[in-house]
Amino acid sequence: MATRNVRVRFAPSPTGGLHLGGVRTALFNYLFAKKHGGSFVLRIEDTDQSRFVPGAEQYIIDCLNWCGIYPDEGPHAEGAYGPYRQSERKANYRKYAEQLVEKGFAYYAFDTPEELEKMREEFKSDTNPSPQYNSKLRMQLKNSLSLDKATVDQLLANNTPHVIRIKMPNNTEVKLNDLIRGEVTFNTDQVDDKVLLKADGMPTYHLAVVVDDYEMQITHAFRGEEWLPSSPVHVLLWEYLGWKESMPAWAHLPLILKPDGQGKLSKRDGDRLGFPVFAMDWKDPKTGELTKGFKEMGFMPEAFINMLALLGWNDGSGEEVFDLATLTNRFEIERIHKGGAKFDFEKAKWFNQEWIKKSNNKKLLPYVVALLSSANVSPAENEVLEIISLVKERCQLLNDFLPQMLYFFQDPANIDTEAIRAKWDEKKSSFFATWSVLLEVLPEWNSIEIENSFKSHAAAAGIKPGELQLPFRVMLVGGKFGPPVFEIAAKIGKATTMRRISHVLKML
RNA sequence: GGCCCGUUGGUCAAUCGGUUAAGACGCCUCCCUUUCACGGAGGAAUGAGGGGUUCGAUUCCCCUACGGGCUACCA
Repeated sequence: MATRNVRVRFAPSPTGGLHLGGVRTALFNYLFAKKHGGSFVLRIEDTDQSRFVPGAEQYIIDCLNWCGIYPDEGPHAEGAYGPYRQSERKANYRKYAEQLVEKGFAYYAFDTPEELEKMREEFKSDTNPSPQYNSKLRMQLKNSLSLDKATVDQLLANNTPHVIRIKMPNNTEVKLNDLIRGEVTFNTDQVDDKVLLKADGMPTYHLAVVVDDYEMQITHAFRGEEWLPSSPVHVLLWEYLGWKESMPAWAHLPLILKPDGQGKLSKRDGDRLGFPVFAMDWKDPKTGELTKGFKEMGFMPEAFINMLALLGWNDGSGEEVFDLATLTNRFEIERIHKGGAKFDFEKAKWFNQEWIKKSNNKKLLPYVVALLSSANVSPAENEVLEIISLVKERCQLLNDFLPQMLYFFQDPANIDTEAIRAKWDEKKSSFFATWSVLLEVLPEWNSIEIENSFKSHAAAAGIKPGELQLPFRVMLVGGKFGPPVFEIAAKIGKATTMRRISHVLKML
């Protein structure tokens, strides 16, 4: 086989948001292409006009870019490579479909949707609940194989609506060599005469992938496992069109499954179980429905793709935290799993936490600044950087930075007084009241001085310092969380510390 | 129903005929810390079932069971 530059494509259908399975397919395509110095191009499957959603194509590109994946551009009209939009290539597909009819590999079918419906009803039985338009039935239906030539010519001349269907051969084995699964064999009797060209002149996926992959010079085609059953149609098409030698290598990726029940992960599962299934927020312009994204929930793109790549693939080393470059380096298509993987949101969050810990404060800064400004706080950069190091290991999602940081800049709006009330007494109350006075005259305001003062005063009052630390914390941050209290006090300053103490003292 | 794909702990999974069957997430215990985390040390938990092949099967083959996908003028 002649060596060709590796070229893979991602073929999303712009009928809605991009869910996990889609992004992972894109990612695997991309990793493979880059590993082999090839290109990654886009092909947009937008021939189903009824389901097309405006804006979805751009959304898909935005998601990929967020993940750090940038599709390669290429000449379009010359037939080199993408991005291709099926809707723009209508005439092209018809040409090939007609060619197949001429060669006897396809035929015109004039059956109306109603007639097909009737046929299915008629032939339905217990042993065959869904009759197919296939070699057994096609001679009983209305097509250019069953009708005489004059009738067919007449129907065509009258512009009778028709489709072009592939003529599946009789009882023939079609073999497919899958990079992940090995050889898979199908018998043509089991697959129906798929529609290649619809009545509106648009191709179906089956014709479009083959034609586009050929013209885009695709060398490797990776797609979801749900395509496996129709792959014999594609293999046959490559052969019938005379392009057998150019057929890409196939790999059918395992599905991403629901965490709980069964079946593949769907948009609904996210709503139901409280996690995102799209990369970014997606608002359907038709319905106005909003689907939450990983980005908006506070995931770092690095963590997102890391988590996705490790769902159904691993390099065998036991290591799990990889950046895009390392992923590219270590990626091997043969190490992709055969079985579907259940999505685990807890593990996804763990990846994000690892990435937050791994990232330096500078990298985190823009995220945190954006978060703070959404709360109308815009402190100096170096101040934010200092606080980031104080709280970053307490954040699992980027959005966690807000509650972890806000009390450094604002008095807490909610004070969890319940947390201290049970063990609260007059002695403690007077401790804070008198300590306040001492704080006022503390010569130096740093965490060590504050802590020393706190402890010696506690000793003088006859209370264990430990019993006073939680109340102090709640006074400063509003709840039972955050970095060491004395560091917080040092950071927020004397006046703020004293103000918060007296405020909470009044509440108790 | 038919066809195809799959099946190692609750989840992600390593192993490519011989191991005390890794590791990670989650869970539990302890240490650190009188907050929440991070970190550290432990723990419970796995080869769907049945037949072969073999000196030896998680690993190879067959059957069964179970799970999934497809079965549209959707992709």
